[in-house]
Amino acid sequence: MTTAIIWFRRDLRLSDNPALLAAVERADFVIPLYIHQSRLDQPWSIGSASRWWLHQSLRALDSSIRSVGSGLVIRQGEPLEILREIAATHGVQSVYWNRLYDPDEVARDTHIKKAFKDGGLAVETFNSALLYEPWEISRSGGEPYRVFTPFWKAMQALGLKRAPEPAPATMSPLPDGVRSDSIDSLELLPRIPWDQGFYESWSVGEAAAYARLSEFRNTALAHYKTGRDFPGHVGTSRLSPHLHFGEISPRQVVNLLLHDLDFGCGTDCLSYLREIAWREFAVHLLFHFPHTIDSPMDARFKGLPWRKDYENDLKQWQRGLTGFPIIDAGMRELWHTGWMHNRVRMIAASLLTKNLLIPWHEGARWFWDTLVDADLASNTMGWQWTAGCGADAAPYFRIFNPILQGERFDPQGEYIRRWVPELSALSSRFIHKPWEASESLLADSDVKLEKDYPRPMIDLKESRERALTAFGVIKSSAL
DNA sequence: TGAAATGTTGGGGCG
DNA sequence: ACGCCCCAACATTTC
Repeated sequence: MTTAIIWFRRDLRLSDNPALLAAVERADFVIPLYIHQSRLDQPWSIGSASRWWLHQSLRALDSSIRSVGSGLVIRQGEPLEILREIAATHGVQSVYWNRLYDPDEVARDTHIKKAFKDGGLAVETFNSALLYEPWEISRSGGEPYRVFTPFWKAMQALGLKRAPEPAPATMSPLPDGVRSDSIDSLELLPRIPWDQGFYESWSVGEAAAYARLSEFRNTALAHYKTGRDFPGHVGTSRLSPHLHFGEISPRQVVNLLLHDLDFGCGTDCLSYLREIAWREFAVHLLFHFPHTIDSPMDARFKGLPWRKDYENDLKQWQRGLTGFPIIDAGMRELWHTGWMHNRVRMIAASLLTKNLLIPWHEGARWFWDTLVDADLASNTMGWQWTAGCGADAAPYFRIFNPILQGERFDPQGEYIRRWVPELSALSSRFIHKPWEASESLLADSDVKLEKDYPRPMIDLKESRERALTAFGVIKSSAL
């Protein structure tokens, strides 16, 4: 009789899970294991909002494993020690897992794999998280890509469609006497209940992820290319947290879109697949350039004169009290739901890094802690893109004007009215710039500037020029 | 996956 | 009728 461990990490699903399938097919007994590593000393240990999601996702996974057989085994501590202990106690011959690509995870997994192989234990790992792994796409000379468009072309040339694996029909039984902690004992949920809004905003788990995808395919997808830019409407898939935790795989997403559309994958569908490719590009970049977690890809930016003593400004930004309605709406949406519309992420990030000249790491930190879809690769790429110091980044002079962006992408102010209720009675004409409204109009709209809602925390014109000067110096400096 | 400054054009008011 | 100027509206350039 053989026993295997399937070590779940960020592949919290049963379908299209090659490691799980291999374990179930090849062993008589299978131990489905999740190990929580609550190491607060690690710089990028899981953030608060993600912990909430993880809690819900583990519960969903546990319940779906129970419905086909055994149940999820939960442990807390050092993965190598725990895997060793379980392997020794239960006579395990082989360990299966799906690969992860963040630098620390690669190092950890490489170490564990070697330790097991040296100890005579079989380890087999799989790709479940990506259409193509970071080393499967490269430039003709073998180097990694640094620019998205050629990466995207290369990926299309290889073929976007990748066959997903089915879920195992049954779950192999657990060996007797496997000890498990409870999910609650991991204490993933916040002590202070700031998470009420999360429950209203999300259904977590594999089934919910698939339902979300179907819903998106049947509604917003048809107008994705333009619809995705309007934060007041449901124009995006909102699959990011599901994808991050592996409740659904990009293979499943792409397959559903390419397979079932009567009208084929047109412009809108393709522009969505492009976003899936951006996700892969982020992993590609972080895998090949791991130092970009905290230092700029473009080395010239090490010399950028970020401001110091920005603590108060950073707090205003975090709390959604910048005085720019579109940004405050975004920051409050983030705090309330653990998610922010991508268009608004860019506007908020532009204000922080360019107008306020606050180091992009500060924004990356805040997003890391508050986003349910916080992903090291995407977060790093996104912030470096905005700050202009990334591989294929926005040029330094591309500075968003939050008023114009608001007027363009939330013309009726629906998004602002939802998240900045103190402005909700203002007309669309002034909702993006309440300080320009007359005293009487403000009074009619029940807004007392500075009391109910702040004036802009910074002069856009001046701060724009300050940023252009600061970034311009970088541009002209030698490589 | 910008915005502002600058340049060009053409219709209309006016002497 | 004609030229001149003004200034939207649009295009191009610059950061």
